[in-house]
Amino acid sequence: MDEIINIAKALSDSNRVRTVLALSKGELCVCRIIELLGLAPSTVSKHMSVLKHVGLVKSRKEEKWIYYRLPDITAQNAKIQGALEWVFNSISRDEKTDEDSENLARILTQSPEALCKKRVEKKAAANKKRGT
Amino acid sequence: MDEIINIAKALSDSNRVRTVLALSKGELCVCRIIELLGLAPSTVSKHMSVLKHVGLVKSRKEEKWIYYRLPDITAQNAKIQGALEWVFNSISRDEKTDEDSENLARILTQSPEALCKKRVEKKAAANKKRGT
DNA sequence: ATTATATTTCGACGTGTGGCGAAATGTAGG
DNA sequence: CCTACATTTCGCCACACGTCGAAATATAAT
Repeated sequence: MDEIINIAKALSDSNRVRTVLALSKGELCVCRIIELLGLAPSTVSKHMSVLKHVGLVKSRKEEKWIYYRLPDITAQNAKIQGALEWVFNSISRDEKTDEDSENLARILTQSPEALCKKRVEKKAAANKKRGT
Repeated sequence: MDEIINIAKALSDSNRVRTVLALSKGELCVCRIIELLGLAPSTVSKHMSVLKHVGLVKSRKEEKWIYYRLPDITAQNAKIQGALEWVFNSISRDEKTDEDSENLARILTQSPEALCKKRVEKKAAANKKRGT
């Protein structure tokens, strides 16, 4: 009973659902998720931590980057699979999902290096402006 | 997208899930739900309001009492049906669900009148004791 | 070794949510 | 009409949660 409630809790935030939806098309480096959601890295990290704790995503580390993906189908994670199926079957396309799809396509054309660099520069520019 | 998130939000509270589970066995008067959950009437009312707003339950008024039930299956509420199926298929029996089943059986042997009366008396006794 | 960079953890802040009691609302019976 | 009673609404409190920036951690490069 607690497990299903924790899964529901994890799925009751739009940024996390958007992430799960994005991951349904393949694994993603954190910096791509940051770019997709437009949130602070620390915020995205916390969201991923929530998703990972309930088992809705898995992660793998490769060099400097950490990649998140949906879990493989096994006999052990039937509840997770059921939840993901529910989401994918129930979600209806709307402006937000369409926009995410487009953005994701654009983001996938850029390398993680380029994305991270761009983000740091943007942040630096914003800080400079703020200091004026 | 918002709809599914609101449904997930509604299902991310154990008292609401317990209520949905109880309603899967038939409609219930509010006073029975109050007795099952062991919460204040105002709290239960708020929970039912949340469930009703997203369409997970319907209500009907008969004389003094209000009865809640799960919605009928129609073409319009596919998302709701999907969510309910997910819950019923994914939930696993544990101490809490077993206890609820037993309590519900016991509660159903008593009339709404008796239940409400008992609750009022209990509350009065508690207040008296507190005043000592 | 030191620096740069990707991600996470920590600490703080505002907002949302579950809980209660008291008051309001609606309905049945004297 | 007035009282009794079932339920809801309102106001409040404690606490959980999403968000950020800063500091910590881990890995690659110089």
